[in-house]
Amino acid sequence: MEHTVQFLKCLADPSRLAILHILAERDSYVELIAAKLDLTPGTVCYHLKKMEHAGIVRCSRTQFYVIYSLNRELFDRPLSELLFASDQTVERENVYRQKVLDSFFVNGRLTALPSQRKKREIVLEKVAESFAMGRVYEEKELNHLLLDFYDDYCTLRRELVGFGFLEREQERYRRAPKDPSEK
Amino acid sequence: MEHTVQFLKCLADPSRLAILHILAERDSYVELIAAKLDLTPGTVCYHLKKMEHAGIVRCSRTQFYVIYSLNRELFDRPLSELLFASDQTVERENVYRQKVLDSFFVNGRLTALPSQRKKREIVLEKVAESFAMGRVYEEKELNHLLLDFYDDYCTLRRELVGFGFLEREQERYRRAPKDPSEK
DNA sequence: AAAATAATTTGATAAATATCAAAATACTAT
DNA sequence: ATAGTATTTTGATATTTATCAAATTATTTT
Repeated sequence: MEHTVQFLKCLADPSRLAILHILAERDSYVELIAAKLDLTPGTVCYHLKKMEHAGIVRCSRTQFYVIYSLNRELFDRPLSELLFASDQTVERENVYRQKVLDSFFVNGRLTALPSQRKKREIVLEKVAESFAMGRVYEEKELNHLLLDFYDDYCTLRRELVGFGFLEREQERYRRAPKDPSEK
Repeated sequence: MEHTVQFLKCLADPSRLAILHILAERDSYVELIAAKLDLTPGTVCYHLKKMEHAGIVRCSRTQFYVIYSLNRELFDRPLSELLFASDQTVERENVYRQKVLDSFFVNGRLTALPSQRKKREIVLEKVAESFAMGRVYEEKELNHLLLDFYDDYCTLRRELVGFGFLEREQERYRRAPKDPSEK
């Protein structure tokens, strides 16, 4: 139950709610959020770390920036499940996710592509997070970057598009927005 | 948004969560809850009032006791609705409920039985709340009590049973438990 | 390697609030 | 009415925490 309280405390703050609203629109990073809300980067960071700790947001680095994003599955659950089913479900999923990542990534490189759909999705999402949100990647550049993760970059690219993590237009790629309305 | 924060702050406290767990099991009253949680009645009252204010619980008096109960519909909603649909839905429902009650009760007495099903349910629930939870009522006593609300106590009694607020066994009646598993 | 930039951490402070004991209210039963 | 019982309010206190400015750390680019 302690975990549930921590989770709820995270939500029960005007600044953090505002941050979540921003992240619900699109992934973002500390300084940008700080500017939008007229808060110090330090303060925003404090909030984000707190929420990351509670499993509400995740982050991944791209270029200079640490891109934060919502853990969207969380928000589809009914309140009763979060309050009374006491952590278990949520917690178990986070643990599972980490286990999958640990077993397929070694030093940031993929050892194989999971065949189970659920596992594959988790792994692909992780790879996708390494790409910047607004940016457009030429196919050549993309291939090069994917090669850092996995030798068979063609399969990897195809799957990323197939699972909806990347969008393709002619020879150019970009990260797909995680649109909540399309869930 | 201010209302959302208040609502979440209500949930984000160990003592209040514990109270909600108790109320999820069955309706209860201040002293009993205080005993179970090893808190002062004053403290428990403070929490309950706070939650009542936020629309999380409701209360009604019976005999010595003020019986508190969960506002169960609230907990079926997905978190996203509570956070991002920003109060509107919840708030609007509370306002609506109050409006219905105001228009059909005058000095605690029913002026008429609403014909709209939704309104009727709200009104009947309110009447049902005036009966104690564990107690058994003989038909005669029940009729007498219903007469305080409405002249046509027969219809009222029939509807209370029909909507599932009262349970009948031979000539005896009791309040039906609000079982969440039967929702 | 050095310079640039963003993120995080730290130390301090002011505001919010959970809790209790005790007093005040509200209601019931005799 | 009076006594009995439960609830609510009040005043005080200790804890928690959101926030900032400034210092530090982590990455990237040149």
